Amino acid sequence: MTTVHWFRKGLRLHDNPALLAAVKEGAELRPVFVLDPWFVKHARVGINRWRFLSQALRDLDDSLRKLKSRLFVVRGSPEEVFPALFKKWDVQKITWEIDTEPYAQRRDEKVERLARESGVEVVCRHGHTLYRTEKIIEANLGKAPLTYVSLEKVVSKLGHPPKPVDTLNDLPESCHVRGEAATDVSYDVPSLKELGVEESQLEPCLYPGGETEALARLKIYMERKSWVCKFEKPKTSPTSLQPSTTVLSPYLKFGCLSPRVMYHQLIQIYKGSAHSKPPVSLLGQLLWREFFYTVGAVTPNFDRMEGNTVCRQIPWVRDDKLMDAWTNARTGYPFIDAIMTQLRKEGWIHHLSRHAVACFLTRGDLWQPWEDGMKVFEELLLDADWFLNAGNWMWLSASAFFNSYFRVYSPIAFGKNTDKHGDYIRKYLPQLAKYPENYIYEPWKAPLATQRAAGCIIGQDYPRPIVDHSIVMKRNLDRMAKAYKAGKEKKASSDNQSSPKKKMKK
DNA sequence: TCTGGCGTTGTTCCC
DNA sequence: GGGGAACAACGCCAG
Repeated sequence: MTTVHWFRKGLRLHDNPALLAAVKEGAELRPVFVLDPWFVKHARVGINRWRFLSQALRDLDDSLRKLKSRLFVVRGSPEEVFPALFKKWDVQKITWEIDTEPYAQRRDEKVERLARESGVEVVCRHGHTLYRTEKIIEANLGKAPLTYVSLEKVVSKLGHPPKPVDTLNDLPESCHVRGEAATDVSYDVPSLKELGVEESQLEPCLYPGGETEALARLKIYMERKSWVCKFEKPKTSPTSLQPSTTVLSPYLKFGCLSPRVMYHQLIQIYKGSAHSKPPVSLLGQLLWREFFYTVGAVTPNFDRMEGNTVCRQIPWVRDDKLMDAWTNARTGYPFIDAIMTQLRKEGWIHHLSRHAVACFLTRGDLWQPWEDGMKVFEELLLDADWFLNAGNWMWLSASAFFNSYFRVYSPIAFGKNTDKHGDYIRKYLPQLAKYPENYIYEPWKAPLATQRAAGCIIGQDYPRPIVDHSIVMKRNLDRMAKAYKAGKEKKASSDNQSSPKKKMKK
């Protein structure tokens, strides 16, 4: 008799309630990760995130082997894999951490049904967010909080989230993996090649995946107590050559780090000291995560404009050329192109950099649908998280949550706030490195002699700007005003229809 | 039921 | 260079 713990997110041994539930009765434990070859081929996962995942799996496998267990990476789709495993391993029980993403919900429903059909008990535990999403919705009278303020209020009613559970530090002998299974290489962690990653295309690894790395990184930052207490997100710099924030997001995304562990460490550090507060504090960042997880869970079509009940309908105009230029760092705006280069190379960019390029792609300059930008982020970001990615793209495109659409980031001025000399641009766009400070953000304005002296002719060695920011920004403000007005009128007419009383009054 | 205040992170111009 | 206004503004919530 065996118990399977199915790892998906939650790639950790600390604060993992579902994993603890798997070892409770002392049956042999089979920790499983399912690698679907179809997914490997078709998913929007770039090489950096595949590398991160493979490192996280290897770390998990190493940790499990120290406990006389191992990770079984099983190839196939979950629906095919599990019925076979249930039989082959004489499985009695399967446990997993709840995943609220719509695709995961559908997947888990199917596996749960298959498990029932095989007489296998299914045990699900919560652990990916601070609170159980449904508890927040319940406390907010059945609705998702649509503003950060309302989320904060609901959460304060609930009190602190539960304390982390014990780390799986040792396994009773009965749980050890025995026999041939312990050394069966067909279940080994996949190589990069198996994940379709051409190693020669990889840049040096700045953020290695895995729980060990996550906890080490958390420790380093939590030891900087005064920095933690002073942390205010909007005051951190997007142009810093070393990250000015913690870069714990990829670890939270994969569940290499438990948000509750981070939360309770922050509470301890804050105790007795003056400290920054949500929404700008580090704790506030965890609450933002919670916010998008909560709204996203009860909003249909959260990752699309159409049929999305919180998303304003805006008539974006798809243009492959503009989209392509943005995606491949060829907009001709060095600040934008530098950010997109950092994203592709390193898999992580500062939050405000995300603002700058997302605004530029959508309402600010290129008028492209936010969904298209979201898909590029989904591929390239190590921390690409379904709820946060969709939520933030709606925010930045002023489609939901945020409506001051006239606050447009300038692709020229914004970077100068924290980087007058343009060191950030010089790092990521070395072809522009020799430009003088007064032209680095607008190289097309440099006289030809200056361009020659810098060894980079605009229109030849670096593109001309694809749009004129000052012109398209004004046109887009006008388009936004029209879209807002149309939305308002549509809402008014549907309100009248749904509530005749109001109509009579008017 | 109405009203006024406010919201994580803009820019430019003017004094 | 610091501060304030203009740009034009939705939806929630306390009072």
